[in-house]
Amino acid sequence: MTPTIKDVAKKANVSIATVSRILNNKPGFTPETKLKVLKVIEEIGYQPNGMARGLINKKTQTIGVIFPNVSNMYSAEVLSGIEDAAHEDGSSVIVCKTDSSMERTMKYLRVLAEKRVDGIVFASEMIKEPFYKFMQDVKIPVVLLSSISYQYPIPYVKVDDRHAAYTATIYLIEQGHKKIAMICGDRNDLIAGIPRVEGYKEALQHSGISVIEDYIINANGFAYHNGQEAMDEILVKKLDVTAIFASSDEMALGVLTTAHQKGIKIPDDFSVMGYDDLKLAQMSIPQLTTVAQPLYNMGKSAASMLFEMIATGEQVQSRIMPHSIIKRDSVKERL
Amino acid sequence: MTPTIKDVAKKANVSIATVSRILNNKPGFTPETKLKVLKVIEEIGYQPNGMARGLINKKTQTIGVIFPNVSNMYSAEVLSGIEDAAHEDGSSVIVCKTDSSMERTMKYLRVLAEKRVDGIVFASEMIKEPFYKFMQDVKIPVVLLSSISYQYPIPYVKVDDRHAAYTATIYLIEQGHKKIAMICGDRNDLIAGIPRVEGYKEALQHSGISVIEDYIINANGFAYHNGQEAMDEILVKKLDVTAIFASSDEMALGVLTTAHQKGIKIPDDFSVMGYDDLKLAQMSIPQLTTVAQPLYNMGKSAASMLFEMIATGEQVQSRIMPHSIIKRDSVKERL
DNA sequence: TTGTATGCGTTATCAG
DNA sequence: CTGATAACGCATACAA
Repeated sequence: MTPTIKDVAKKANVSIATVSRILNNKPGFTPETKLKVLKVIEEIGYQPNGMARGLINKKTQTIGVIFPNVSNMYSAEVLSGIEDAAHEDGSSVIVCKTDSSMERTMKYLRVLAEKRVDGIVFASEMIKEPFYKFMQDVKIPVVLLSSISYQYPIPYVKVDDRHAAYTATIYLIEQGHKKIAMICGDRNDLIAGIPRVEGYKEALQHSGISVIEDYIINANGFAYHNGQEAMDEILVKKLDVTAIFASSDEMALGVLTTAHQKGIKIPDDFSVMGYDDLKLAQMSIPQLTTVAQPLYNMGKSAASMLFEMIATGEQVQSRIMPHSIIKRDSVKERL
Repeated sequence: MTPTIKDVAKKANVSIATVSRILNNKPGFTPETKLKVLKVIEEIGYQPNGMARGLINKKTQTIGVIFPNVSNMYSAEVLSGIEDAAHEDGSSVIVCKTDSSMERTMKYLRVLAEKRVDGIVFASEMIKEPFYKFMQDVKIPVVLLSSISYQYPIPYVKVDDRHAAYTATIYLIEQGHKKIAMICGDRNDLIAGIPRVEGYKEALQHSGISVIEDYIINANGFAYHNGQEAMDEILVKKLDVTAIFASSDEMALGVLTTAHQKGIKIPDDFSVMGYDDLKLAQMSIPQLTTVAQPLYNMGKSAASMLFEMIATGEQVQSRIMPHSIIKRDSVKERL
């Protein structure tokens, strides 16, 4: 069917060894034979077989990336960075979407192991014991993205969520706000949930503002509708706040929409602040003031770190990526 | 290193053939030996080697998907569908982002060929001759997604852009609009550009409204800022229109924002209509009336078609996916 | 510089 | 039911 190295060898009147050398630029052939072989390759349209190659080299030039979800801008942006890094490294990336299901995650881990990927980027999800155990077992290098493990020594790349939330809250306070609600995406989320709430609380305390637990709204996720619901709650509870800090841009947009529907003006009646700085943060009306995560770079870094681990066989250092406040129009100074 | 089938065989006191049979459920072993072998597999944590397998089976259980871009909601949604279909089929998907570069596309095609993917989903981009020639050469099944080739017989899945644009325009007309501007993403785009403009024109003509070329704004892409710029143009040119049909939701959002900045009310001063029905179409203020493409299903269909081609070895029939008008709040009836 | 032979980890074809 | 053994396509140590 598809021509093999043998076909090339035969047609070029050389041995497969020679062809192989030429293909891999290993010393041991004259320019003439090279030319001759290359010509044959061109003629018969030979494509090396990656599997056969990988079988020997024990390298697939492929990494896997595991996401809970791929149909949101967050993952899309991160994936873009990963893809670019992989491209630079001459590798491909297999995307796996788990829907946050343990079974599906384990299944993918197994698949990636069978496919002998060189490494795995594990994104936006806590690493459970069976996952770690398995990856440990099959000895596949892993780096965590927007996640962290307190129990296992896995390198990660993420922003300091606590500090980012702290900064955001301080910004709000600097703008004159004292009564600030926080919409936390998931109270049980050890990464994107709790630390952000802590940062928020800390900022208040450091500013001499007492924390009011009622001001902390627990949404059940980070999505748009969660933001809408949270805003509803703020409204029915008639929370006496002047600013709302949502721990995702999507939720912040939900707040914007619900506010608008109720005839509430942002930022006049409430200031609102998001988290992530997705592209849609600039597309909203008003444009969203938010704390930015360098999503693309986080993806790129994670992949680069992975490639370094693969190349050196050693652990790499985790990276805390810089966050920053993007000032736009959804926060108004309160005098 | 990682245990092989040999290790299993040795430790279980059977031949590798037997292990292989058990692994693949081929007849020829007793329940006892099966139990014994399975136990050993469990113990030593054996994982079959996909490459060795693929080398023989000539199947990788992997498909490639080629996108010009992965960091937008459009691709993200489509990818999600592809991933689900692949998962159902027991396959993995390698994502390739081309940045619309011919070189990068060709490079990826070569990579996918080397990796011996079972098939390729080629998305959102015209298929150039060298691409087709190459894929023809290496005999990899392909299906086009949101694209179509007039020169080559490649199955595709897409909506009928012309008809969708027609429907959208008719809807606007039904709402009483007679002066309708169209923002076309790219006048040279044979797929998402020209057909949509044609559909728009046709709708006008069928309704006895004459086409005014000035009303057709040529943006240089389908992105948010292109929409902003187009709206600027509409404004400076003082186009006498009551409705604006943008050929992407992102662009529509751009016109929303620009309008808002200039103090123009949507839908009171202008009605605006989008295209795609991305998630963000519901997140805007006002929520966007738009013509929906079933993105997720398109991805899923494309992948399913691909798997069918792979399984049967035959061509499959192209699929025109249904579009629909999603009525929300950015279009107002004009009496 | 070049060719031969072995092995990578499987599956499949034979015998037994 | 089970076990050698030959492929699969390639890289590489070893010879020539």
